[in-house]
Amino acid sequence: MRKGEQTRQEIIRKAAPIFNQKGYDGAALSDLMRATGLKKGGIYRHFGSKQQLAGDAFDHAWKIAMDTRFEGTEQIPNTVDRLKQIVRNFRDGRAKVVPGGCPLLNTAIDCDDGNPKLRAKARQALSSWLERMESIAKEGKRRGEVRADVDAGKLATLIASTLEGSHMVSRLQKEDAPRDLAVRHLEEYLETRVRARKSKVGANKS
Amino acid sequence: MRKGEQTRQEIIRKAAPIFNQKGYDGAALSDLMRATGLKKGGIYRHFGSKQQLAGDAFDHAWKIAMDTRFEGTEQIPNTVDRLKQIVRNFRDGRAKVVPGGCPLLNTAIDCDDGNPKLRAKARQALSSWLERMESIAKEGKRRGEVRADVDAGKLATLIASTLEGSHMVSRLQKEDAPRDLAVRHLEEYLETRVRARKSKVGANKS
DNA sequence: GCGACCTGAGACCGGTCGGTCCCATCCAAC
DNA sequence: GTTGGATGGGACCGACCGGTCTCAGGTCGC
Repeated sequence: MRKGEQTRQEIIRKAAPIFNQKGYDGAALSDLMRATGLKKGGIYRHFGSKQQLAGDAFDHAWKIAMDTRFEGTEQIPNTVDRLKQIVRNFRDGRAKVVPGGCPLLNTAIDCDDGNPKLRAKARQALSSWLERMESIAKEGKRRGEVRADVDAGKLATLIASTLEGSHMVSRLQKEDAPRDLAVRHLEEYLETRVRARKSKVGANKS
Repeated sequence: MRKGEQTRQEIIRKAAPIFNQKGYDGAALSDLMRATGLKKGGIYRHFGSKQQLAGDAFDHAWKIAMDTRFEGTEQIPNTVDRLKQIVRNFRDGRAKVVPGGCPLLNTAIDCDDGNPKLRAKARQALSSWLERMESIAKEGKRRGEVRADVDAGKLATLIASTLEGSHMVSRLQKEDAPRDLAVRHLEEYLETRVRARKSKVGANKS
Protein backbone atom coordinates (compact mmCIF):
# COMPACT_ATOMS: atom_id res chain seq x y z
CA MET A 1 0.00 0.00 0.00
CA ARG A 2 2.93 2.35 0.48
CA LYS A 3 5.08 2.10 -2.61
CA GLY A 4 2.06 2.15 -4.86
CA GLU A 5 0.63 5.35 -3.46
CA GLN A 6 4.04 6.95 -3.71
CA THR A 7 4.27 6.04 -7.39
CA ARG A 8 0.76 7.31 -7.89
CA GLN A 9 1.63 10.73 -6.52
CA GLU A 10 4.79 10.77 -8.61
CA ILE A 11 2.78 10.11 -11.75
CA ILE A 12 0.38 12.93 -10.90
CA ARG A 13 3.24 15.32 -10.23
CA LYS A 14 4.93 14.49 -13.51
CA ALA A 15 1.74 14.37 -15.55
CA ALA A 16 0.31 17.69 -14.37
CA PRO A 17 2.63 19.89 -16.45
CA ILE A 18 2.02 17.75 -19.54
CA PHE A 19 -1.75 18.10 -19.31
CA ASN A 20 -1.45 21.78 -18.41
CA GLN A 21 0.77 22.54 -21.38
CA LYS A 22 -0.65 20.26 -24.05
CA GLY A 23 -4.27 19.91 -23.04
CA TYR A 24 -6.20 16.68 -22.64
CA ASP A 25 -6.08 15.51 -26.25
CA GLY A 26 -2.58 16.81 -26.80
CA ALA A 27 -1.17 14.90 -23.84
CA ALA A 28 -0.56 11.43 -25.26
CA LEU A 29 0.07 8.37 -23.17
CA SER A 30 3.50 8.25 -24.76
CA ASP A 31 4.23 11.73 -23.36
CA LEU A 32 3.17 10.62 -19.91
CA MET A 33 5.25 7.47 -20.24
CA ARG A 34 8.33 9.50 -21.12
CA ALA A 35 7.73 11.99 -18.30
CA THR A 36 7.13 9.37 -15.64
CA GLY A 37 9.64 6.81 -16.87
CA LEU A 38 6.92 4.19 -16.58
CA LYS A 39 5.39 2.00 -19.25
CA LYS A 40 1.75 1.98 -20.12
CA GLY A 41 0.90 -0.87 -17.81
CA GLY A 42 2.66 0.85 -14.94
CA ILE A 43 0.56 3.96 -15.33
CA TYR A 44 -2.74 2.16 -15.82
CA ARG A 45 -2.10 0.16 -12.66
CA HIS A 46 -2.80 3.35 -10.69
CA PHE A 47 -5.46 5.05 -12.78
CA GLY A 48 -8.54 3.61 -14.37
CA SER A 49 -8.38 5.87 -17.38
CA LYS A 50 -6.65 8.84 -18.93
CA GLN A 51 -9.59 11.00 -17.84
CA GLN A 52 -9.11 10.02 -14.23
CA LEU A 53 -5.42 10.79 -14.36
CA ALA A 54 -6.13 14.12 -16.02
CA GLY A 55 -8.61 14.92 -13.28
CA ASP A 56 -6.17 14.13 -10.51
CA ALA A 57 -3.45 16.08 -12.31
CA PHE A 58 -5.75 19.09 -12.55
CA ASP A 59 -6.59 18.90 -8.85
CA HIS A 60 -2.89 18.80 -8.08
CA ALA A 61 -2.08 21.77 -10.32
CA TRP A 62 -5.00 23.79 -9.03
CA LYS A 63 -4.13 23.19 -5.41
CA ILE A 64 -0.66 24.57 -6.04
CA ALA A 65 -2.13 27.55 -7.83
CA MET A 66 -4.56 28.29 -5.01
CA ASP A 67 -1.91 27.91 -2.34
CA THR A 68 0.30 30.33 -4.25
CA ARG A 69 -2.44 32.89 -4.82
CA PHE A 70 -3.45 33.00 -1.17
CA GLU A 71 0.05 32.60 0.22
CA GLY A 72 0.70 34.89 3.14
CA THR A 73 -2.72 36.54 2.94
CA GLU A 74 -4.32 34.97 6.00
CA GLN A 75 -2.41 37.13 8.43
CA ILE A 76 -3.08 40.44 6.71
CA PRO A 77 -5.52 42.18 9.01
CA ASN A 78 -7.21 44.59 6.61
CA THR A 79 -9.45 42.84 4.07
CA VAL A 80 -8.76 45.28 1.24
CA ASP A 81 -5.03 44.85 1.76
CA ARG A 82 -5.65 41.12 1.71
CA LEU A 83 -7.37 41.34 -1.66
CA LYS A 84 -4.54 43.48 -2.98
CA GLN A 85 -2.07 40.85 -1.87
CA ILE A 86 -4.05 38.16 -3.68
CA VAL A 87 -3.86 40.23 -6.83
CA ARG A 88 -0.13 40.70 -6.43
CA ASN A 89 0.37 37.01 -5.68
CA PHE A 90 -1.20 36.23 -9.03
CA ARG A 91 1.54 38.23 -10.66
CA ASP A 92 4.46 37.13 -8.50
CA GLY A 93 3.70 33.44 -8.02
CA ARG A 94 4.17 32.32 -11.58
CA ALA A 95 7.47 30.59 -10.93
CA LYS A 96 5.97 28.41 -8.22
CA VAL A 97 3.04 27.00 -10.15
CA VAL A 98 2.81 24.11 -12.57
CA PRO A 99 4.35 24.92 -15.98
CA GLY A 100 1.89 25.87 -18.70
CA GLY A 101 0.10 28.79 -17.09
CA CYS A 102 -3.08 28.90 -15.05
CA PRO A 103 -4.64 25.40 -14.94
CA LEU A 104 -8.10 26.89 -14.62
CA LEU A 105 -7.77 28.98 -17.77
CA ASN A 106 -6.19 26.14 -19.72
CA THR A 107 -8.71 23.53 -18.65
CA ALA A 108 -11.70 25.83 -19.07
CA ILE A 109 -10.82 26.56 -22.69
CA ASP A 110 -9.63 23.03 -23.40
CA CYS A 111 -12.82 21.38 -22.13
CA ASP A 112 -15.34 24.05 -22.99
CA ASP A 113 -16.93 21.92 -25.67
CA GLY A 114 -16.69 18.27 -24.71
CA ASN A 115 -15.07 16.44 -21.77
CA PRO A 116 -17.76 17.29 -19.21
CA LYS A 117 -15.91 15.60 -16.32
CA LEU A 118 -12.90 17.84 -16.57
CA ARG A 119 -15.08 20.83 -17.34
CA ALA A 120 -16.99 20.30 -14.09
CA LYS A 121 -13.70 20.28 -12.23
CA ALA A 122 -12.68 23.58 -13.80
CA ARG A 123 -16.04 25.06 -12.94
CA GLN A 124 -15.74 23.98 -9.35
CA ALA A 125 -12.20 25.33 -9.20
CA LEU A 126 -13.40 28.72 -10.37
CA SER A 127 -16.21 28.68 -7.83
CA SER A 128 -13.86 27.91 -4.98
CA TRP A 129 -11.55 30.72 -5.98
CA LEU A 130 -14.39 33.21 -6.37
CA GLU A 131 -16.02 32.21 -3.12
CA ARG A 132 -12.81 32.63 -1.22
CA MET A 133 -12.34 36.15 -2.52
CA GLU A 134 -16.02 36.94 -2.06
CA SER A 135 -15.93 35.91 1.57
CA ILE A 136 -13.01 38.25 2.17
CA ALA A 137 -14.93 41.10 0.57
CA LYS A 138 -17.98 40.27 2.66
CA GLU A 139 -15.92 40.25 5.81
CA GLY A 140 -14.59 43.63 4.72
CA LYS A 141 -18.07 45.00 4.39
CA ARG A 142 -19.05 43.72 7.81
CA ARG A 143 -16.02 45.39 9.27
CA GLY A 144 -16.59 48.61 7.37
CA GLU A 145 -13.31 48.31 5.51
CA VAL A 146 -15.11 47.80 2.23
CA ARG A 147 -17.75 50.23 1.00
CA ALA A 148 -21.29 49.16 1.64
CA ASP A 149 -22.32 49.57 -2.01
CA VAL A 150 -19.74 47.04 -3.21
CA ASP A 151 -21.16 43.70 -4.36
CA ALA A 152 -18.75 41.11 -2.98
CA GLY A 153 -19.56 38.47 -5.60
CA LYS A 154 -19.22 40.88 -8.49
CA LEU A 155 -15.94 42.17 -7.13
CA ALA A 156 -14.53 38.66 -6.95
CA THR A 157 -15.68 37.93 -10.50
CA LEU A 158 -14.17 41.15 -11.80
CA ILE A 159 -10.83 40.43 -10.17
CA ALA A 160 -10.70 36.88 -11.49
CA SER A 161 -11.77 37.91 -14.98
CA THR A 162 -9.25 40.71 -15.25
CA LEU A 163 -6.39 38.60 -13.94
CA GLU A 164 -7.12 35.60 -16.15
CA GLY A 165 -7.61 37.72 -19.25
CA SER A 166 -4.37 39.58 -18.75
CA HIS A 167 -2.66 36.27 -18.08
CA MET A 168 -3.76 35.00 -21.48
CA VAL A 169 -2.52 38.15 -23.19
CA SER A 170 0.79 37.99 -21.35
CA ARG A 171 1.35 34.38 -22.29
CA LEU A 172 0.51 34.99 -25.93
CA GLN A 173 2.77 38.02 -26.17
CA LYS A 174 5.45 36.47 -23.99
CA GLU A 175 5.61 39.69 -22.02
CA ASP A 176 4.89 40.49 -18.40
CA ALA A 177 3.52 43.95 -19.12
CA PRO A 178 -0.17 43.06 -19.66
CA ARG A 179 -0.34 41.12 -16.41
CA ASP A 180 1.48 43.86 -14.50
CA LEU A 181 -0.90 46.37 -16.00
CA ALA A 182 -3.95 44.45 -14.88
CA VAL A 183 -2.54 44.09 -11.38
CA ARG A 184 -1.93 47.83 -11.13
CA HIS A 185 -5.39 48.53 -12.50
CA LEU A 186 -7.01 46.29 -9.91
CA GLU A 187 -4.91 47.75 -7.10
CA GLU A 188 -6.06 51.21 -8.04
CA TYR A 189 -9.63 50.02 -8.36
CA LEU A 190 -9.52 48.43 -4.92
CA GLU A 191 -8.04 51.58 -3.45
CA THR A 192 -10.38 54.09 -5.05
CA ARG A 193 -13.67 52.26 -5.50
CA VAL A 194 -13.66 49.50 -2.91
CA ARG A 195 -11.84 50.67 0.20
CA ALA A 196 -14.08 52.56 2.56
CA ARG A 197 -13.17 56.11 3.54
CA LYS A 198 -11.37 56.06 6.84
CA SER A 199 -13.45 58.91 8.21
CA LYS A 200 -16.65 57.05 7.58
CA VAL A 201 -15.83 54.03 9.72
CA GLY A 202 -18.17 54.60 12.60
CA ALA A 203 -18.49 58.27 11.82
CA ASN A 204 -21.68 57.92 9.85
CA LYS A 205 -23.52 56.49 12.81
CA SER A 206 -23.63 59.62 14.79
CA MET B 1 -10.70 27.59 -61.09
CA ARG B 2 -14.14 28.67 -59.97
CA LYS B 3 -15.83 25.64 -58.50
CA GLY B 4 -12.70 24.67 -56.62
CA GLU B 5 -12.34 28.01 -54.88
CA GLN B 6 -16.01 27.89 -53.96
CA THR B 7 -15.57 24.46 -52.38
CA ARG B 8 -12.46 25.70 -50.61
CA GLN B 9 -14.37 28.54 -48.99
CA GLU B 10 -17.17 26.18 -48.07
CA ILE B 11 -14.70 23.87 -46.32
CA ILE B 12 -13.23 26.80 -44.39
CA ARG B 13 -16.70 28.00 -43.36
CA LYS B 14 -17.71 24.55 -42.15
CA ALA B 15 -14.37 23.74 -40.52
CA ALA B 16 -14.02 26.98 -38.53
CA PRO B 17 -16.60 26.08 -35.83
CA ILE B 18 -15.08 22.62 -35.44
CA PHE B 19 -11.60 23.96 -34.82
CA ASN B 20 -12.95 26.75 -32.62
CA GLN B 21 -14.92 24.36 -30.46
CA LYS B 22 -12.66 21.33 -30.32
CA GLY B 23 -9.21 22.82 -30.75
CA TYR B 24 -6.57 21.70 -33.20
CA ASP B 25 -5.95 18.23 -31.82
CA GLY B 26 -9.58 17.68 -30.96
CA ALA B 27 -10.78 18.45 -34.45
CA ALA B 28 -10.32 15.14 -36.27
CA LEU B 29 -10.34 14.78 -40.01
CA SER B 30 -13.42 12.61 -39.56
CA ASP B 31 -15.19 15.56 -37.90
CA LEU B 32 -14.26 17.82 -40.79
CA MET B 33 -15.40 15.17 -43.27
CA ARG B 34 -18.77 14.93 -41.59
CA ALA B 35 -19.18 18.70 -41.39
CA THR B 36 -18.21 19.35 -44.99
CA GLY B 37 -19.80 16.27 -46.51
CA LEU B 38 -16.54 15.62 -48.33
CA LYS B 39 -14.19 12.67 -48.09
CA LYS B 40 -10.59 12.93 -47.03
CA GLY B 41 -9.29 13.22 -50.58
CA GLY B 42 -11.76 15.98 -51.34
CA ILE B 43 -10.53 18.08 -48.44
CA TYR B 44 -6.84 17.47 -49.05
CA ARG B 45 -7.29 18.54 -52.67
CA HIS B 46 -7.70 22.11 -51.41
CA PHE B 47 -5.35 22.18 -48.41
CA GLY B 48 -1.82 20.92 -48.10
CA SER B 49 -2.24 19.89 -44.49
CA LYS B 50 -4.50 20.02 -41.47
CA GLN B 51 -2.38 22.88 -40.14
CA GLN B 52 -3.01 24.94 -43.25
CA LEU B 53 -6.74 24.35 -43.06
CA ALA B 54 -6.74 25.24 -39.37
CA GLY B 55 -4.88 28.45 -40.17
CA ASP B 56 -7.35 29.47 -42.86
CA ALA B 57 -10.25 28.56 -40.58
CA PHE B 58 -8.81 30.74 -37.83
CA ASP B 59 -8.40 33.67 -40.21
CA HIS B 60 -12.01 33.25 -41.24
CA ALA B 61 -13.29 33.10 -37.67
CA TRP B 62 -11.16 36.03 -36.57
CA LYS B 63 -12.29 38.21 -39.45
CA ILE B 64 -15.91 37.67 -38.44
CA ALA B 65 -15.04 38.43 -34.82
CA MET B 66 -13.24 41.64 -35.72
CA ASP B 67 -16.01 42.79 -38.05
CA THR B 68 -18.52 42.20 -35.27
CA ARG B 69 -16.49 43.98 -32.61
CA PHE B 70 -15.99 47.11 -34.70
CA GLU B 71 -19.42 47.04 -36.32
CA GLY B 72 -20.97 50.48 -36.49
CA THR B 73 -18.11 52.16 -34.69
CA GLU B 74 -16.55 53.98 -37.63
CA GLN B 75 -19.23 56.64 -37.76
CA ILE B 76 -19.22 57.44 -34.06
CA PRO B 77 -17.61 60.87 -33.88
CA ASN B 78 -16.32 60.87 -30.29
CA THR B 79 -13.41 58.48 -29.75
CA VAL B 80 -14.35 57.57 -26.18
CA ASP B 81 -17.88 56.76 -27.31
CA ARG B 82 -16.33 54.66 -30.06
CA LEU B 83 -14.33 52.66 -27.52
CA LYS B 84 -17.42 52.20 -25.41
CA GLN B 85 -19.27 50.86 -28.44
CA ILE B 86 -16.45 48.38 -29.11
CA VAL B 87 -16.76 47.15 -25.54
CA ARG B 88 -20.52 46.78 -25.91
CA ASN B 89 -20.13 45.04 -29.27
CA PHE B 90 -18.02 42.41 -27.55
CA ARG B 91 -20.97 41.67 -25.32
CA ASP B 92 -23.74 41.91 -27.90
CA GLY B 93 -22.14 40.30 -30.95
CA ARG B 94 -21.86 36.79 -29.59
CA ALA B 95 -24.67 35.43 -31.76
CA LYS B 96 -22.98 36.56 -34.95
CA VAL B 97 -19.58 35.02 -34.44
CA VAL B 98 -18.32 31.51 -35.09
CA PRO B 99 -19.58 28.99 -32.51
CA GLY B 100 -17.17 28.10 -29.73
CA GLY B 101 -16.39 31.51 -28.30
CA CYS B 102 -13.62 33.95 -29.11
CA PRO B 103 -11.24 32.36 -31.65
CA LEU B 104 -8.34 34.38 -30.28
CA LEU B 105 -8.80 33.13 -26.74
CA ASN B 106 -9.35 29.55 -27.86
CA THR B 107 -6.40 29.46 -30.22
CA ALA B 108 -4.08 31.26 -27.83
CA ILE B 109 -4.66 28.71 -25.09
CA ASP B 110 -4.81 25.77 -27.47
CA CYS B 111 -1.48 26.58 -29.15
CA ASP B 112 0.36 28.16 -26.26
CA ASP B 113 2.74 25.26 -25.98
CA GLY B 114 3.33 23.76 -29.41
CA ASN B 115 1.90 24.50 -32.86
CA PRO B 116 3.94 27.66 -33.49
CA LYS B 117 2.28 28.40 -36.84
CA LEU B 118 -1.17 28.76 -35.33
CA ARG B 119 0.25 30.50 -32.30
CA ALA B 120 1.81 33.15 -34.53
CA LYS B 121 -1.55 33.72 -36.14
CA ALA B 122 -3.19 34.22 -32.76
CA ARG B 123 -0.44 36.60 -31.76
CA GLN B 124 -0.89 38.63 -34.90
CA ALA B 125 -4.65 38.65 -34.40
CA LEU B 126 -4.24 40.06 -30.91
CA SER B 127 -1.84 42.70 -32.20
CA SER B 128 -4.23 43.81 -34.91
CA TRP B 129 -7.04 44.14 -32.39
CA LEU B 130 -4.92 46.04 -29.90
CA GLU B 131 -3.49 48.36 -32.53
CA ARG B 132 -6.92 49.24 -33.80
CA MET B 133 -8.11 50.21 -30.33
CA GLU B 134 -4.84 51.95 -29.57
CA SER B 135 -5.09 54.09 -32.66
CA ILE B 136 -8.58 55.20 -31.62
CA ALA B 137 -7.27 56.16 -28.20
CA LYS B 138 -4.39 58.05 -29.78
CA GLU B 139 -6.75 59.92 -32.03
CA GLY B 140 -8.77 60.76 -28.94
CA LYS B 141 -5.72 62.21 -27.25
CA ARG B 142 -4.88 64.32 -30.28
CA ARG B 143 -8.41 65.66 -30.29
CA GLY B 144 -8.46 66.24 -26.56
CA GLU B 145 -11.30 63.79 -26.02
CA VAL B 146 -9.03 61.44 -24.09
CA ARG B 147 -6.98 62.60 -21.13
CA ALA B 148 -3.37 63.39 -21.91
CA ASP B 149 -2.05 61.09 -19.19
CA VAL B 150 -3.72 58.00 -20.68
CA ASP B 151 -1.37 55.52 -22.32
CA ALA B 152 -3.18 54.42 -25.47
CA GLY B 153 -1.41 51.08 -25.73
CA LYS B 154 -1.99 50.21 -22.11
CA LEU B 155 -5.64 51.18 -22.38
CA ALA B 156 -6.11 48.87 -25.36
CA THR B 157 -4.39 46.01 -23.53
CA LEU B 158 -6.50 46.54 -20.43
CA ILE B 159 -9.72 46.50 -22.43
CA ALA B 160 -8.78 43.35 -24.33
CA SER B 161 -7.58 41.57 -21.19
CA THR B 162 -10.68 42.38 -19.20
CA LEU B 163 -13.06 41.39 -21.98
CA GLU B 164 -11.31 38.12 -22.79
CA GLY B 165 -11.00 37.13 -19.16
CA SER B 166 -14.65 37.78 -18.43
CA HIS B 167 -15.52 35.89 -21.60
CA MET B 168 -13.72 32.83 -20.28
CA VAL B 169 -15.50 33.06 -16.94
CA SER B 170 -18.86 33.53 -18.64
CA ARG B 171 -18.35 30.52 -20.86
CA LEU B 172 -17.25 28.34 -18.00
CA GLN B 173 -20.17 29.37 -15.81
CA LYS B 174 -22.61 29.42 -18.72
CA GLU B 175 -23.83 32.79 -17.52
CA ASP B 176 -23.80 36.22 -19.11
CA ALA B 177 -23.28 38.06 -15.84
CA PRO B 178 -19.45 38.06 -15.72
CA ARG B 179 -19.20 39.44 -19.23
CA ASP B 180 -21.86 42.06 -18.59
CA LEU B 181 -20.06 43.01 -15.42
CA ALA B 182 -16.75 43.51 -17.22
CA VAL B 183 -18.46 45.61 -19.88
CA ARG B 184 -20.03 47.84 -17.25
CA HIS B 185 -16.72 48.11 -15.43
CA LEU B 186 -14.92 49.19 -18.60
CA GLU B 187 -17.65 51.65 -19.50
CA GLU B 188 -17.31 53.28 -16.12
CA TYR B 189 -13.54 53.26 -16.39
CA LEU B 190 -13.67 54.91 -19.79
CA GLU B 191 -16.07 57.51 -18.50
CA THR B 192 -14.28 58.39 -15.28
CA ARG B 193 -10.59 57.81 -15.99
CA VAL B 194 -10.22 58.14 -19.73
CA ARG B 195 -12.65 60.74 -21.04
CA ALA B 196 -11.27 64.25 -20.78
CA ARG B 197 -13.17 66.85 -18.83
CA LYS B 198 -15.31 68.88 -21.20
CA SER B 199 -14.26 72.15 -19.63
CA LYS B 200 -10.59 71.41 -20.23
CA VAL B 201 -10.81 71.09 -24.01
CA GLY B 202 -9.06 74.24 -25.03
CA ALA B 203 -9.67 75.90 -21.68
CA ASN B 204 -6.35 74.96 -20.14
CA LYS B 205 -4.41 76.93 -22.75
CA SER B 206 -5.36 80.29 -21.48
C1' DG C 1 13.06 -16.13 5.10
C1' DC C 2 8.98 -17.56 3.40
C1' DG C 3 4.74 -16.81 1.10
C1' DA C 4 1.24 -13.76 -0.54
C1' DC C 5 0.45 -9.86 -2.66
C1' DC C 6 1.65 -5.64 -4.85
C1' DT C 7 3.93 -3.62 -8.74
C1' DG C 8 5.29 -2.58 -13.34
C1' DA C 9 6.98 -4.37 -17.98
C1' DG C 10 5.71 -5.13 -22.42
C1' DA C 11 3.24 -7.59 -25.87
C1' DC C 12 -1.04 -7.06 -27.79
C1' DC C 13 -5.71 -5.21 -29.18
C1' DG C 14 -9.01 -2.73 -32.34
C1' DG C 15 -9.64 1.73 -33.73
C1' DT C 16 -8.39 6.09 -35.51
C1' DC C 17 -5.12 9.38 -36.66
C1' DG C 18 -3.15 12.56 -40.56
C1' DG C 19 -1.77 11.93 -45.04
C1' DT C 20 -1.12 9.86 -50.06
C1' DC C 21 -2.52 8.36 -54.37
C1' DC C 22 -4.97 6.71 -58.28
C1' DC C 23 -8.76 7.02 -60.96
C1' DA C 24 -13.59 7.95 -62.38
C1' DT C 25 -16.27 11.79 -63.13
C1' DC C 26 -17.44 16.43 -63.82
C1' DC C 27 -17.10 20.79 -65.96
C1' DA C 28 -15.94 24.26 -68.88
C1' DA C 29 -13.58 26.19 -72.84
C1' DC C 30 -13.24 25.67 -77.54
C1' DG D 1 -19.41 17.64 -78.93
C1' DT D 2 -14.98 16.87 -77.83
C1' DT D 3 -11.20 17.23 -74.94
C1' DG D 4 -8.20 18.23 -71.10
C1' DG D 5 -7.75 19.85 -66.82
C1' DA D 6 -10.16 20.42 -62.40
C1' DT D 7 -12.39 17.88 -58.89
C1' DG D 8 -13.59 14.58 -55.40
C1' DG D 9 -14.17 9.49 -53.99
C1' DG D 10 -12.29 6.03 -51.50
C1' DA D 11 -8.88 2.50 -50.88
C1' DC D 12 -4.71 2.41 -48.68
C1' DC D 13 -0.64 3.56 -45.64
C1' DG D 14 2.28 3.46 -41.37
C1' DA D 15 2.05 5.45 -37.01
C1' DC D 16 0.03 6.02 -32.95
C1' DC D 17 -4.00 6.30 -30.07
C1' DG D 18 -6.17 4.69 -25.36
C1' DG D 19 -6.70 0.58 -23.12
C1' DT D 20 -6.15 -4.65 -21.59
C1' DC D 21 -3.89 -8.55 -19.90
C1' DT D 22 -0.47 -11.70 -18.47
C1' DC D 23 3.40 -12.66 -16.02
C1' DA D 24 8.04 -11.97 -13.94
C1' DG D 25 9.97 -9.94 -10.23
C1' DG D 26 10.00 -7.01 -6.24
C1' DT D 27 8.07 -5.80 -1.66
C1' DC D 28 6.16 -6.43 2.51
C1' DG D 29 3.88 -8.66 6.57
C1' DC D 30 4.52 -12.32 9.18
